[in-house]
Amino acid sequence: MSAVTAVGKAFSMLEFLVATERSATLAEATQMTRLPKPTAHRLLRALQKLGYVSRPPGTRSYSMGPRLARLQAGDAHAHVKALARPAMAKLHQRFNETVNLGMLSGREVLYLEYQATSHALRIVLRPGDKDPYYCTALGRAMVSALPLEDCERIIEATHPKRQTPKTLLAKSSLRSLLGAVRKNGFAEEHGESVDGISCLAVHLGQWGYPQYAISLAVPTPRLKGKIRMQMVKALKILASGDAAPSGFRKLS
Amino acid sequence: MSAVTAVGKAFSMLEFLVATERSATLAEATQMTRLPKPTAHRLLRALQKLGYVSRPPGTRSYSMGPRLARLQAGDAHAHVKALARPAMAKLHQRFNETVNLGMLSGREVLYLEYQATSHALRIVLRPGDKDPYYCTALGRAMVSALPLEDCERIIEATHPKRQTPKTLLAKSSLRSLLGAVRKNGFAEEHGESVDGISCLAVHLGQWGYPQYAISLAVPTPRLKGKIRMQMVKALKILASGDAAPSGFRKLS
DNA sequence: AATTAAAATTCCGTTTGATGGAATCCTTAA
DNA sequence: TTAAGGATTCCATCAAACGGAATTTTAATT
Repeated sequence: MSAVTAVGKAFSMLEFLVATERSATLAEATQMTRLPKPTAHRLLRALQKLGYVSRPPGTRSYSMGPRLARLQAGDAHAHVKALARPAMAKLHQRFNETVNLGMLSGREVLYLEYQATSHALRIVLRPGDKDPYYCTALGRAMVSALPLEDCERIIEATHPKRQTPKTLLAKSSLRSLLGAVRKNGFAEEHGESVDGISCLAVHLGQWGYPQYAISLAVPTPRLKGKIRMQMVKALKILASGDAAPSGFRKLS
Repeated sequence: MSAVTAVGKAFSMLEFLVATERSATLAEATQMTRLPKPTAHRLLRALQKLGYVSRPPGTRSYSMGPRLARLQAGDAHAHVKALARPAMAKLHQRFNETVNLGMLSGREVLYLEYQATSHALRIVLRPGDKDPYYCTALGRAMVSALPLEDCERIIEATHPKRQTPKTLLAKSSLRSLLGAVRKNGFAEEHGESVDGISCLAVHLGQWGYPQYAISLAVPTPRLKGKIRMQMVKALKILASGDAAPSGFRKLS
């Protein structure tokens, strides 16, 4: 087996720094990455020399470095992200729930970006994570947007695994479920992917990007009363492209 | 000296993959990174296991992996980039010259993003690269946007180094030069940073981001006749925020 | 189907870089 | 001044990275 453990540690360190707003001290980094102090220190200095971390002048802390920009240059989804960001922000502001942008990658949902609720109880799916399509609202929204024959082919090739007690396992229910999604114009899922979390999602086919979708992820207890229908409505408006264009805002 | 060489190699590999459109074969990666074949191979597999590179199904090639998104999530400048991108694209289309977005980081210009001309003769500054402020149009545009006392403090602390035969070295000329930039509303520079390259730049203070600037980088021979004034005018319009808003476009 | 050349992958003995506990050195606060 | 809590350096140990060479796989050609 290949090892390259230093590389893995370096990336953990980098991801920790990126996830941390502003900068972190060596002690924090040591604690969060669970690396021994000298190891963390050596790693940070090495990354600094490479330009991937920098040290805000004056402080003795570490933060992400400018060279990370080089890794961002090739982001294939930058366009969609930029496009979706204002709409996601709107949803986020209105409901204060976690908003996810995902795409269909093979038969999996790939999470691209999120805006998290400020509630203490929340779900955080990190960009780069993946989930099966069949137990997520995002996945269902995107698969249902595919041409019927593709959709059917995917269903046939699916062998659902139980993720939570509620995960649907029968192909027949999956098939009818996707039909309903197509008819209703939105997808939903209640605790099938993560216990206690419900999701509502719409794909962005109207924007020209059927393989992308946006979802609201809500702890099931908070999704009661009229809220659900309000969310569905907001998502459908968003997907239709009728949301007020929010290009250049007044900036000063 | 700390070593951590494997980490450096891993990043070279990753940067190569990111810079390459689509995917690359092991042979290409080996050649471009100048690593021995087994080393490159081991590295790619390790990065794959970590999720930073992926292998397009069917092919036997490598490309950037989904986990890179995690490193992009914390991009502090994403907002400005997204904002500037349409304006940059416009400039790029009109003049077919390289357009740069940069920010002031201490006393240096940090390049964030670029759109390259299609001409064979071009200058490419990679995101993450840095240059001193005093010999670049970007730097001069941004420094001149600072409050006068800050500006003067920076000038005093500057000890210009000769980058090309044309680099200005006297503080007095630098001071009057920045004054002119402030008066004219744009900065320029001819072969002082890279021999044979001229730049025109404006800061984005009107957009609410005075520490960011956009420049056109043109091989000096191509900057003749009326072109220069047309470019200056286009940049000033852009900076004023009067450029036609280009928010949500029709997306089919 | 057989042949072969090119490319990818694995092998494995060598060596180097990574490791982390302990000691030392700064900083900051009292 | 002193103390306390980080940050940094040391260094003996050892595992991990190294890369030339051998092997296997793939794809093209006859």
